[in-house]
Amino acid sequence: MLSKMDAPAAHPDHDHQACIDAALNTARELCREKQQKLTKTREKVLRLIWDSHRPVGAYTIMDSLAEGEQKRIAPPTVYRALDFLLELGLIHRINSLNAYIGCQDPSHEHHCYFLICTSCNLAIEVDPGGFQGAVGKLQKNSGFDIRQQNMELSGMCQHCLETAGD
Amino acid sequence: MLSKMDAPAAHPDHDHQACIDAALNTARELCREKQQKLTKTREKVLRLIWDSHRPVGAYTIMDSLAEGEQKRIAPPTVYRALDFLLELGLIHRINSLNAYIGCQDPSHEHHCYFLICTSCNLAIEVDPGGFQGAVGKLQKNSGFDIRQQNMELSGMCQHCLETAGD
DNA sequence: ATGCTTATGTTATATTGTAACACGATATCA
DNA sequence: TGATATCGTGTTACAATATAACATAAGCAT
Ligand SMILES: [Zn+2]
Ligand SMILES: [Zn+2]
Ligand SMILES: [Zn+2]
Ligand SMILES: [Zn+2]
Repeated sequence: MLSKMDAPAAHPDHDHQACIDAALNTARELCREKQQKLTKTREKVLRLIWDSHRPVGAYTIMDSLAEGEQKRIAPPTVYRALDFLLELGLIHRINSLNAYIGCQDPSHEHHCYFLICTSCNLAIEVDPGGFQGAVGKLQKNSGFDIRQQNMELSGMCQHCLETAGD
Repeated sequence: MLSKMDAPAAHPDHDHQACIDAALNTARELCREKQQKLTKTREKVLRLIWDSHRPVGAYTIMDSLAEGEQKRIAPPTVYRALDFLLELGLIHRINSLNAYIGCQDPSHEHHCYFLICTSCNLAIEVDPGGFQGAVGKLQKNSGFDIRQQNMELSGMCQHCLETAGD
């Protein structure tokens, strides 16, 4: 979560190998807890998603899985892996991009709050905390029972703002 | 906006004809202002979208347009009308549903904040005001220049909660 | 009328996601 | 050990959503 850190989680020169390792460890632990299996396919998909901090589409994942292999894997296999990972909260779906991105912390209340750069596609998961007051009010005033929160804030990331003229 | 009203905008027995009339008037006025044309196709699409307070898919709109006509209209025509209406802020796209819904007030800062009932598909646009503090903080802390805000809160609407056992 | 611009028609295709059923691996139990 | 139950994957076909590219028509300006 951005708010807990000095620098954005996906700062251009952070130690991304650490992100990957942490994500894989979290996944293994969560699967043990929930008595689920992190199969070879599921792990490969999770690794590919964690290849960057940019949301990645299902068909891109398929293509990556095909590299260096004889047989292409078919869509259902990828979507099953994605569904599995979504179910466990290990990844999020970014609806505005039809794409998937790793979740740093599946243990939290599984909201989906992201900053998304329209220039470089960077997506940073942010702390939903600051929004819960407003959500609560809304729930009270509307009579809605809110079960899922999804917020996608698009714009330009700091890095792109600095490197672009605009 | 819900917060400005006594009852939710889409209360089961509100005067929906008034919603439609208001929407069409707003559209006509906005087109005049912006020197754009509300053509027959565009108006038909807007009317179909305002047929309810539930998001409606592009292909459903196509089907509705086809009713009672000889020729089916092809996808591009519908999508062009949708793009036009989106551009003017007369409708919103609900990304989690791949569907479109009318906007009550295109004049406002054109955020997209919705409560969506997973049971009856009702979608109610809500006032983004209460969220702007948190958004501002996020912007400051992250260095992001946030240009578009999209929030989709899913759950059960009051009506569905009352009529269902759950 | 002539051209200019904008909107629509038309055909084909891209992209994203599922249904349905077959096969194989692994676990459990007799 | 073999029956069998469960789960994950393979395979084929298809559904649903959206766009590219080019042709035609309608409105407007000279
Ligand atoms: Zn990283
Ligand atoms: Zn960027
Ligand atoms: Zn209404
Ligand atoms: Zn409902």
